[in-house]
Amino acid sequence: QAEDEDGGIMKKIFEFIQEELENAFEEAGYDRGLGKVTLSNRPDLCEYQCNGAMAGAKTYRKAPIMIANDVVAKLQESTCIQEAEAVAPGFINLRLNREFLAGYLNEMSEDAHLGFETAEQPKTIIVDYGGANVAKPLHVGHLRSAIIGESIKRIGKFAGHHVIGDVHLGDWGYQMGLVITELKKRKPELPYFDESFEGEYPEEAPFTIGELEEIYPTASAYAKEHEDYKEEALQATFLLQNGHRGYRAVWKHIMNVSVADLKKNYGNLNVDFDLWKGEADAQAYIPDMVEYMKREGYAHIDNGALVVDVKEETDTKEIPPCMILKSDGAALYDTTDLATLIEREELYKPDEVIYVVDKRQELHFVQVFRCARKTKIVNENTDLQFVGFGTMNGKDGKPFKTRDGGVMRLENLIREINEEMYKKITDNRTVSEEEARKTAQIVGLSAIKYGDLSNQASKDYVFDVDRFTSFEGNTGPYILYTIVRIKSILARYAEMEGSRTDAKLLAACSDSEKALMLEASKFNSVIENTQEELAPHKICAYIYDLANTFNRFYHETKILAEEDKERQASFIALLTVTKKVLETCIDLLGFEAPERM
RNA sequence: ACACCUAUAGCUCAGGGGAUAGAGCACCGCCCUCCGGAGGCGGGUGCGGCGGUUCGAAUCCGCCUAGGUGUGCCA
Repeated sequence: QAEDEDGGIMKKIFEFIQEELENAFEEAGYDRGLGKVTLSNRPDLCEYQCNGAMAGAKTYRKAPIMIANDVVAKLQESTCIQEAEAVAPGFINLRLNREFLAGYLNEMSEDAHLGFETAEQPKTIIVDYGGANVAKPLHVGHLRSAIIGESIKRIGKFAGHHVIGDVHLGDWGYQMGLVITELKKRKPELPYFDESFEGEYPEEAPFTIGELEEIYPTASAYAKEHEDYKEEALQATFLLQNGHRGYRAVWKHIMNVSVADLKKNYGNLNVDFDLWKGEADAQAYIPDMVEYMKREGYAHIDNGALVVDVKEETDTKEIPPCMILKSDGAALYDTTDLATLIEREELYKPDEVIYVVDKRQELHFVQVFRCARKTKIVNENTDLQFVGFGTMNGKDGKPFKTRDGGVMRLENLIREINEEMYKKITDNRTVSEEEARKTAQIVGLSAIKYGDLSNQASKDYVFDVDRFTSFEGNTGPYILYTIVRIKSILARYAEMEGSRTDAKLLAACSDSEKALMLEASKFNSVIENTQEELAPHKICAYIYDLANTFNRFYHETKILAEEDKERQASFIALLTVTKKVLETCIDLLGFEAPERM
């Protein structure tokens, strides 16, 4: 019933209703376009609603209520609508047929994507996480891009696309020159700094990650005070970029040591990348690109720098040109991002590139996108998306810092959250040390990720450890708790009745049961909406509602004590599909539920 | 100076043309203590200001106020 003739494709539940409404409008002599159905904003009155009668009043020169009455009259024999009511001034209030709803849920349960229709023509999508810097520890500033990017990646994959996540490291700039210079100052005897050295460089890195993380800030601070040191670092950067053999070898060491550490840290966040590319990879494409831009007349010299104009008539402000080369001939981040697009075009031919970066970089990406299109580096069908995120603030509303005002390292933040979770878990029940630690890690991650993702990405948000780790309210742990509770009931049922997979939802149901069915049935439309808008917070809002609806149902329904076995099986089927929806959703957000907590 | 973003309950956030603007936290009361009470039910307060468009505006438009961010040789 819920299947198209092509088979397997499930319509969204509101589409069934909308189709009936459109037909009813048409049969009653009105434009079928008026039959648009939306979720009810008055759940006490109805489940879905249609406001088309009011919208059409002017066109038909008729009171909206009369139109609504005409339409309702045509809805009497409907398979999916149980009750349609015209209400002043012209709302059409709709309630779903229980049999239809139960049938829909049954089909949904059997579908691998829970009724979500995957893309007919999968796209190749690159997600660019906008560059953690090599040689610097990950700090809270990298958290959002990792979390949001990972979720967007998973959503894209779920939707059937070919998604490639690229960490896109900042591995080619001045910070490398600084590290090299500082290292040379400390250990001048190393062969990398011996210009006459021609042998094999050691395989072992001349520093540990701990040392590396200390070297960079030290060098950076020192360079600010000492002009000659800074000059040396700039020179080292230049030499590195121009193939200095010893510096290249040091660079490789920096990369290896850093990347290993980054992988570990990102791994702790359940974040992984398909590509560990960086700015360095794009360098090879720069000379040809520059040549091309000059040859085709896109670029011109302005104040000594090579630039491409990207102004447009409709601009309300001056958009500076995209700078390709500085007046000293060096490349900039505009250059690198453009060259990276060329590289991607060559290697992956993406249909879409999504940049998940701090919203303060928006202007830069406007310039890059315009320049890329103007110079035809990407074709006009390539979708370049900027997902800018806001700042993570502390409780004081200012950018998140440690107690002494320093930058909070990601590791420490995670440790702090896990510690907090561990306390809560061990306070509440006796579990083994090992299990408590493991659970704390799983639940802690949900606290961090949900705390971030439940806010609109583009806005700043307040990171509040106490609130995020709470088991009450709109939090990750609360969602996990609900899932764990369902798992527990299902496990007990399996013990009692044996596991049965043929359980079906019945049409006869209580109000809270119907409410839960209704909520679960929205899954596909929520995911579609989330994917279109690249807005994971919509999934959070949805599962929070779903968890609440479940808890209401749970509270007034004795599941394991139910004597009518068919009815009990129906409960179990409903719990099973609810669990599946919740688990699928948190997977799309990038975390998972433990068995117990 | 210019441009962009933001402004919703005491606090943290949803809602982006429709009915009575929702959650959570905090505060108060009640229920249950049964499949996990880390629950359920109820209670008070709010769309920064002024205009406009519309049958209807928290939502769209204009102006104002406040905060944040950005504005070619850092990334």
